[in-house]
Amino acid sequence: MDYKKTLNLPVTKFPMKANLTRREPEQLKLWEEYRLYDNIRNVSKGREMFILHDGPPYANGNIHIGTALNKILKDIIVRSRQMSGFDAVYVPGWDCHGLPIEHNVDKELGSKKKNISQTDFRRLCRSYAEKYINIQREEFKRLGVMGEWDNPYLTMNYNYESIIARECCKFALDNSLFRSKKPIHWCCSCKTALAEAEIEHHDEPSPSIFVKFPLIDDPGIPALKDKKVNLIIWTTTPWTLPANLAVAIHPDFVYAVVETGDDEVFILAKDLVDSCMRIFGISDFSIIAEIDAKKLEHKKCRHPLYNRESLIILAVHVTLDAGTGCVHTAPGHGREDYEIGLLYELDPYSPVNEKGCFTDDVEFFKGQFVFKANNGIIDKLQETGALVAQESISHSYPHCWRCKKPVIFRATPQWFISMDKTGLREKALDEIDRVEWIPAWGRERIYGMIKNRPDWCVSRQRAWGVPITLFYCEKCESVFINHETVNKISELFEKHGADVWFEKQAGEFLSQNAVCQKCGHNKFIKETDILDVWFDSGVSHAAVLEERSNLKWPADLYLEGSDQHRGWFHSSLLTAVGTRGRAPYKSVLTHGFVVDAEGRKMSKSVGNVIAPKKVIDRYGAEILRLWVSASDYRDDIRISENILQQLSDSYRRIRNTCRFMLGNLYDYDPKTDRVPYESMPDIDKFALHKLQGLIEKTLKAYETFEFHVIYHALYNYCTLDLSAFYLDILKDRLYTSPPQSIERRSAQTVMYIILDSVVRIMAPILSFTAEEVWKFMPDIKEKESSVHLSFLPKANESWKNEKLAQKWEAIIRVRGEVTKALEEARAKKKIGHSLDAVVTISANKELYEELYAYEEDLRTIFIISGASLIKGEKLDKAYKSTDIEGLDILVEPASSDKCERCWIHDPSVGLNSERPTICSRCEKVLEELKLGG
RNA sequence: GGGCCUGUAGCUCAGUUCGGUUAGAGCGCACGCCUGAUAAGCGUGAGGUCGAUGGUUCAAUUCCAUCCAGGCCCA
Repeated sequence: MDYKKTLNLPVTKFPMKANLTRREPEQLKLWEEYRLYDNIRNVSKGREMFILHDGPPYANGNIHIGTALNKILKDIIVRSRQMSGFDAVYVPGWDCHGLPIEHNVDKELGSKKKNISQTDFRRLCRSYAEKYINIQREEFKRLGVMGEWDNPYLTMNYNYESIIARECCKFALDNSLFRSKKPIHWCCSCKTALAEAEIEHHDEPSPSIFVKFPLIDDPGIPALKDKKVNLIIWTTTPWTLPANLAVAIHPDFVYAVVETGDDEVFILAKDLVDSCMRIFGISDFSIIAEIDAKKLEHKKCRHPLYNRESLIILAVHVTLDAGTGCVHTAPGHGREDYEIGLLYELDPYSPVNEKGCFTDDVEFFKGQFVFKANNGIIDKLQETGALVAQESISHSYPHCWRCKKPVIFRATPQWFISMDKTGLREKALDEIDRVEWIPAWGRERIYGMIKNRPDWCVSRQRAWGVPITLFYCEKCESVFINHETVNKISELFEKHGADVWFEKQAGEFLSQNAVCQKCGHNKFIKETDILDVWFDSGVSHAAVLEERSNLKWPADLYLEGSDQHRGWFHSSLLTAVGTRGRAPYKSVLTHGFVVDAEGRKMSKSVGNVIAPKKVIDRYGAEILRLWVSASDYRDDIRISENILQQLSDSYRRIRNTCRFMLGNLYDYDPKTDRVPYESMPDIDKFALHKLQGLIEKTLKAYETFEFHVIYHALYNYCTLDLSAFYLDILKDRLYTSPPQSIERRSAQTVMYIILDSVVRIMAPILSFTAEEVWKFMPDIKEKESSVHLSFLPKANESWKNEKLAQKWEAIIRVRGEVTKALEEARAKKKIGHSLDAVVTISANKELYEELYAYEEDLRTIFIISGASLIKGEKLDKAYKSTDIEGLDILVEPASSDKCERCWIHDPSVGLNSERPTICSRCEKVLEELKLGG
């Protein structure tokens, strides 16, 4: 007879092979048809809200691995908060305006660009953004990210555009917004001001020149009488010399007066004399005096090219790293130059036009492109004898992020939001301390940035964006805006979008009797600059959180990469504090960047980029989700083929563990077969105790967003607690007992409870697989149609039993020693399978008493054919435990025959003449089965 | 150059808060068992001068300093 047929072996259609790349899209389709997201909303009505407000990715290009990381993290959080009992609405968004899209539309248009109207151009930008929104939306959905994909927020929606304009006007109405000339990064090729975020630094070859600035005033040193005294400056931007207004020296440095032959002397920082003279090729020199820098302040030099004075000023940004310690200062062409210029009341003089060419103001070089003018200027300096030395160097220089060309500093009229006029900086700093920053160092990071940042330049001279909806007086240039006009603009934008600003005349927005407050004039100029896109996304709290009835302000959480301390967290904070006095978020979570196996950043040029699509096509989105969960995202996180392969392996392990439990639940009905806790054997109670530990640990980790803790806990639970221990031991009971026996039903009850908990715990992370398992689980009345409609498990206090657990932990330790002893016997070819062995365990008194209570069960627990326990005797030839004192383990091959049914070697085998190959235990079961049917 | 952060086995993570016995886990690897979770399952074992160097200390992976490597942001 084939006794195998009398066993209860696992049966399941749940496939061992995940086939994620095929099955995931099918699952997504089912969820969509079933309208899962809407169903979740319906059942969550009235629950407390948890709002993670999405930072909008830019609507350009395909998503990259960093975007995937970000969106998956958000999804895990939203799903886990939802399953914790919140109503966790997720409204994804896109950032739609801005230079990159303009550039790409430009590129597509090519030469046709010249004949196109601004309105048509903006229309093309809009449809370009739409195209990529659709592409990215599909990519995000494919990752398993759940949200309001049918109704995302777009910064180019008419309603959104109208709110951008409204929020911008709020700054104007309280006088925070002002117009001022200030040097800003300027791209001569794009003809636009650039924000900090639009600048990249690359190495660039530059001329490096040393120039004499003859001192006009008497320095008051007798030795210098009748000498030609020159301050020597160093610059790598000769083209800024025409705009020179000052020479800066450090107040604490000592300056040397160096005689170089004939009647000429140089003044430069004492510490730099030797290195400079080497560059100048002057070997015959002597220091004839030293000057305290402070004595030179306010003295004047003559400009080396023009009949003009240049003031000597003191500045701490002067360094000894390079140059001469005397710094050429052009307040219209440099950030620090401008700042120090303010103190000395110097003009931000900037005689350069928008194309980067000198204006007519500039004698000798007018009309020349500044970078091309460098050589001419050097020649001219040579000609006038002002040039001391000339080299070429390569150094880090700012470049435009789009066209990659070097940029210049140029003073132009721009719109600024003042950081200090209305106390924005101070209020923002206060608010930072009311926000929870995760990790905590995020606070230091953004605090430092807000503390030190200059006024926010919000204007751009471009086409694709929301205009700064302000007017200024045709006559006196003072700003004109009032509530009535703001409302009118808002209404029009709401109806027609921001395009209407460019299509209508100024008068159409203003009332007939509008009059300049300052000069009484009644004609106004409409500003045509557009807003920095950081302002667009920065007001999402107003345009999304406040506008949608299913959201709330402030958000519970913002979650982005750590670059957003300067980006979106920053602009959101400023717009919210400036208009509402509060931060728009209660907490801010940041993640690191995705780097390669060596910890280096990904870049196309290095060729170490891993695209999410590649991972999905090869492994499935589930593996990418598992990767996100397995990594500690607070630091940079690595991805590589090796890492993905490893995750793939652990995924299979988790999957198979679920599959095994499903297979053993094929005939289990939780309604009728559930065994009460009190009737369970201790090992089952212990299994339930261990499960409570897992639940507590993972719930806490979800609470604190430490998903890698969940991954490790879940994975170790599956391999160690379940696969290698509980489930392995359970096999005998599950397979050989009568199907409806209490011992088998007890095991099934526990497995059902475990599987139910495990599947809920994994649902926020392994969303596809959890749903797949959920569908294969035995149905019960209360069971939701999707795991994502259910809740995370709750720890059951009454199943926690610390005392019992301690006993079992001791048994597990002994078990570890037994397996070592078995392995030793196996190596000596005494046994093969552990069931071939019988074991004698000799333990000291203490351990003996602990084990004694379970003497009958040791055989099962160790998965061997027999275990006998003796107290304190030394066993010859036994395995001596090194880890547990007084423990000897003697392994011997079982002498009895092996039961053909349960594979256990038992003396009862052969006693029954009808079934000579069967043990008495199985004999009983077979009898029972016969009676049953 | 400045601000913020990171560096524990081949990989993913623990541990270090308040310094103190042989620094843990799993994967991977090697070897073995099983063939009733089977393109599965079980077991044993080998892997770490805790980025480097100095300092404080009876004692440092843990505290301090410097350096090196890497990341983000800025210059």
